[in-house]
Order: sequence, then C-alpha cells, then structure tokens
Amino acid sequence: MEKVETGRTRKKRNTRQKAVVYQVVLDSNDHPTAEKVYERARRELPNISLGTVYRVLKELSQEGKIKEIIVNKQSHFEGRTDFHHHFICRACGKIEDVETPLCRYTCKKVEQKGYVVEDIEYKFYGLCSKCAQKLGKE
Amino acid sequence: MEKVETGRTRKKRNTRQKAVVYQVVLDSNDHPTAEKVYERARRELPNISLGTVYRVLKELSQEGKIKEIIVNKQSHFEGRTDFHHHFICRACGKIEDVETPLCRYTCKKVEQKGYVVEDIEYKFYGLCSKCAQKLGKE
DNA sequence: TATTAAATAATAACTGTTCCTTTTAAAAAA
DNA sequence: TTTTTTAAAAGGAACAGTTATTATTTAATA
Ligand SMILES: [Mn+2]
Ligand SMILES: [Mn+2]
Ligand SMILES: [Zn+2]
Ligand SMILES: [Zn+2]
Repeated sequence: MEKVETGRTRKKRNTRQKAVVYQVVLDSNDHPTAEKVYERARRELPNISLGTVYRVLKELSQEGKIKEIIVNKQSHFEGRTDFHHHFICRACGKIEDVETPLCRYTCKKVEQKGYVVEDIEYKFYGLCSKCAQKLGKE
Repeated sequence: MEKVETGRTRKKRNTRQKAVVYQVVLDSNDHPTAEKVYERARRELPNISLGTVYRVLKELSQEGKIKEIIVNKQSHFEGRTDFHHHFICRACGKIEDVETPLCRYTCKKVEQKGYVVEDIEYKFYGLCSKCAQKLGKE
C-alpha cells in the first residue's frame, strides 16, 4: 500500500466510547432515547459525556448501523435496521415493533405523482395490550 | 332557563385571536408551523402573541377542528381533518398530502396483538417531483 | 517513543415550546 | 347602558432536548 500522499489520508479512530454506545443500542430492545443510552453507557464508561453519546448516535445512524425513530419530538434509537414499523402506547409510552409488509399499492400511488420515495414510516398510536386490559376493567 | 346554580356555569369566550388563528390555518394548505401561523395571524392582528398562537392551536387540535402533524420534531398544522397522510421532500422541505386508503390488512395485524389502534400515521420521505427533476438533470 | 490530528469532556448556546404573572376584554349581571 | 366577573391574552422567563465550541486527551501511525 503506497503512501504517495495524493489527497487526504483519512484517519478514523476506534474509540471505546463508540464501541460502548453501539453495544448499548444493540443490547436494548426498548428504543431508548439518547439520555437512556447515556445512562446505560455510563455503567461501562462512567466518564462518557452526553455530547459524545449524541455525536456517536448520529454517526452510527448515518453509517446505517443503527436506526433513529422520532416519537413525541424525541429521538429514540434501535439496533434493528430492517424494514419495520412502530406502535406507540399513549398510556405507558412503550414503543413496540410492528411487522407489516411494505404496502406496494400505497407506494405505487405515491410514486405515480412523480415523487421519489426514499423512506417510509408507519406509526400506530393507541393502547398496548397491557394498558388496554388495565384501562378496560377500571 | 333557570339559574339554579347547580355546579359550574362554564364560560367559553369567543375571542378575535382564536377566530383569526383558526381562519389562518383553514386558509393555509402548506402545513404551516406555529411560527408561520403567528406570522400570518399578525397581518390581521398585529399584537397577537406567539404564546396565544400556541395555546389556540393546541385547543383547536384538541377540539378536532384542526390537525397537528409533526415533521422534523416541529409541529405543523392543517385545516384538513379527514384521514390522509404525508410526503415530505428532503430537498425543499415541502409537506404534501397523500391519499391512501386505510390498509385493513396492516391494521388487522396490529390489532391481532391486542393493541387498540386509535391513530395511524404514514409518512413518506424523499424527493418531490420538482426536486427529483431538478436534481436528476444536474 | 514521539508525533499528530480525530475524538472527547465540559460547558455554553440554541430552538421550539410551555409556563407564569399581570393586564385586557368578552359576556353575564345589574 | 354600565358594572362586574373572570377566561383569555400579552409579554417574557423558563424549560428540555439537542447542537456547537473549545481546550484536552488519546488512538493510530511512523
Ligand atoms: Mn423498532
Ligand atoms: Mn395534510
Ligand atoms: Zn401501554
Ligand atoms: Zn421538493
């Protein structure tokens, strides 16, 4: 590998912070906020800063290694990166995965307008089974 | 009409501010933010305050007279209250209505889990036809 | 091991929104 | 009509989540 120095020799460092934040997201299945990730990362790395958590989360999202979903104007993160959607309980706030097939008919309709669809996001709001039961019998 | 004074005699005032904010939303078809509504309302009512705009918008939403949609962690408002969805252009930021039939199959899947679905929100992200053309030929 | 710049910790700044206090004015009462 | 009552408004401070700044640390290279 020559080092002819044509242009930049990009350096990307592998830091403990990045590894830990990534692992925390992979280990979480509850779509944690940045704050929650921070809290969990600190158990491993007590001096990590919130700013670093935010920066690393953004970076990982851009690299496509994690996914960001926004609920109530707050970012939440998850390690699942395949196509799926979410149900949000208005009572307990829980965010749960929903498996739905991509609705071809719906997409077609959008594309017919000349739009280029790059991402699709379905959100279902209501009561999760637990909360529905609880509220049902009160 | 007796005034036996059993319980409260609820008073709801009809203010110029509320009427103007509502009219502005009805007259807009671009899903304006609170700030934009404020800007437009001020043309009619120069002393209206941003706080009032926020409060009235929330009130109207709760009354079901307008709808709030959240894009990029910001509230946007619209006078259309029937079931429809949105396309958001990543280039120009425009939010456009998308007519899609309620996907029964998808809802069934969610309800099978015991969830009570109260609201459904589909968002499509990408390039609107104008931006797609513009970016395509560069 | 010394060098070097990417990434970090700490903290200030920012932004959309909500909250608080005083004032105003819509509508009920006189 | 005029007075009284009090819901709603104005103005501004506070707040929360996030981003930007900067001096310091540290991973990677030689
Ligand atoms: Mn998920
Ligand atoms: Mn719409
Ligand atoms: Zn629940
Ligand atoms: Zn566009």
